[in-house]
Amino acid sequence: MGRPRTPLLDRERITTTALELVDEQGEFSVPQIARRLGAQTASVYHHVDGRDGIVELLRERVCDAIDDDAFELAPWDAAMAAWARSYRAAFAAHPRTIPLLTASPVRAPKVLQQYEKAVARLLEAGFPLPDVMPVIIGLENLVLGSALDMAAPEMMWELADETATPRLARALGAVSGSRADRAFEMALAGYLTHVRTLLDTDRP
Amino acid sequence: MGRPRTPLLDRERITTTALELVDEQGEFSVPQIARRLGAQTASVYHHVDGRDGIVELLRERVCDAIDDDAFELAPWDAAMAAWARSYRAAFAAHPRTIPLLTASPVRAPKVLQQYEKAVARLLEAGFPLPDVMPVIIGLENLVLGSALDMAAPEMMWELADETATPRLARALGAVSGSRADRAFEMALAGYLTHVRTLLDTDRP
DNA sequence: CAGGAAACCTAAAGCCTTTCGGTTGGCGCA
DNA sequence: TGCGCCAACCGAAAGGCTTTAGGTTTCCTG
Repeated sequence: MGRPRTPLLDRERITTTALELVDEQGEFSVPQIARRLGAQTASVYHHVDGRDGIVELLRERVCDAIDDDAFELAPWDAAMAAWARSYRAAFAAHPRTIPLLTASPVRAPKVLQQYEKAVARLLEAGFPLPDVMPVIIGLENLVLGSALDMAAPEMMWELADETATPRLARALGAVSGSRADRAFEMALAGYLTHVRTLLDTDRP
Repeated sequence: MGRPRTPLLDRERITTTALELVDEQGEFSVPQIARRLGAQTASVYHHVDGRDGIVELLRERVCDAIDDDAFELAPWDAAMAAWARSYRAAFAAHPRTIPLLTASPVRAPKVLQQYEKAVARLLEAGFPLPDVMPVIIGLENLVLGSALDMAAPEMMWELADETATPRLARALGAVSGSRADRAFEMALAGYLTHVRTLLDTDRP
């Protein structure tokens, strides 16, 4: 015991292991992380601000995959669409983190920075200040709702009893390609079209 | 000790107490429920299939508030809008249940029945079979995404450091009324408009 | 080379979930 | 009436989780 020659733990490895666990089982615990890294439970607390701190690290890790260069695109609606797709893809890669991350508030500076950029882009496009947040939140709703749907796609729709819901069973069978992708693209197109008209009526 | 003259526990009271706890603190535990009902922890397990069983009871309780008479409305898009609003309102009444319920798949027959009705309504309206599920799923994405946003509305956006995100802070301050409601109505309107045009191009 | 910080450990408190085997009250049935 | 059984509750305990406190070893700095 005592300090080892080469460190066993750091925030990076702890985050990676927690993400692995969540991907596998939908949850994680500090002792599980310690076991996988060959350390004792208490040692983990030396690197991390408690269990909630690990959740925050997970949020940062997942959100790092969001490409915020999308905001540079023109016009504004292409920028928002690209951001939404990238946002959705980042969560689609680790869908089981979603229930975890939605249970606690967002403090990650990188995520807040992205909203800051989105606000700037919409103001620049001419949206009135009071409309900006609803537009962004509506888009975020789409993204997270869709990501949530991807979190448990098979189980979510596993019909125990097809005879009780025959039309639902047929409709599910008739979808070509990814249900989730088609639904998302449809909703995204509809939303942006609507938001576009909203802008046009504000500044004709 | 022994069997009491009048029962202390039943599924109804356990569900109600669990819902109270989730509304208050965002989570519940079996010992907490037992304490509030004046019983011992072990006694609760006599009525309920473990902690997960209580979560399933919560799902049923919350989903009972969804009004599926909405599907009787005409035209079809009014029906879908009414359903979506009712669906969302049911979760808005107990937003803190959402992280709990999204962590496990939907098996509740009542919910599946509603999807069956939605499929029937859209087929009747003339949608081609392969389009039906994407339309419904897109709507569901909106509802759940919005409900998710309501789960931690204030805390979700508590900015530790306003100077780092000045525009975001201003935009948040400028919203009148409920951010979540406005975003949802905006997205719903946009979505249904888009879906409507999709139907028109299919059967002109 | 001395001292402190960094990284790990053991131990323990206090919570949680779940199960097992008791104990008692009410009810049906002879 | 009395017998037996089931329903509802209790006590105890196993095992996991989160978190903190204090000890031990290694490394780096001055």
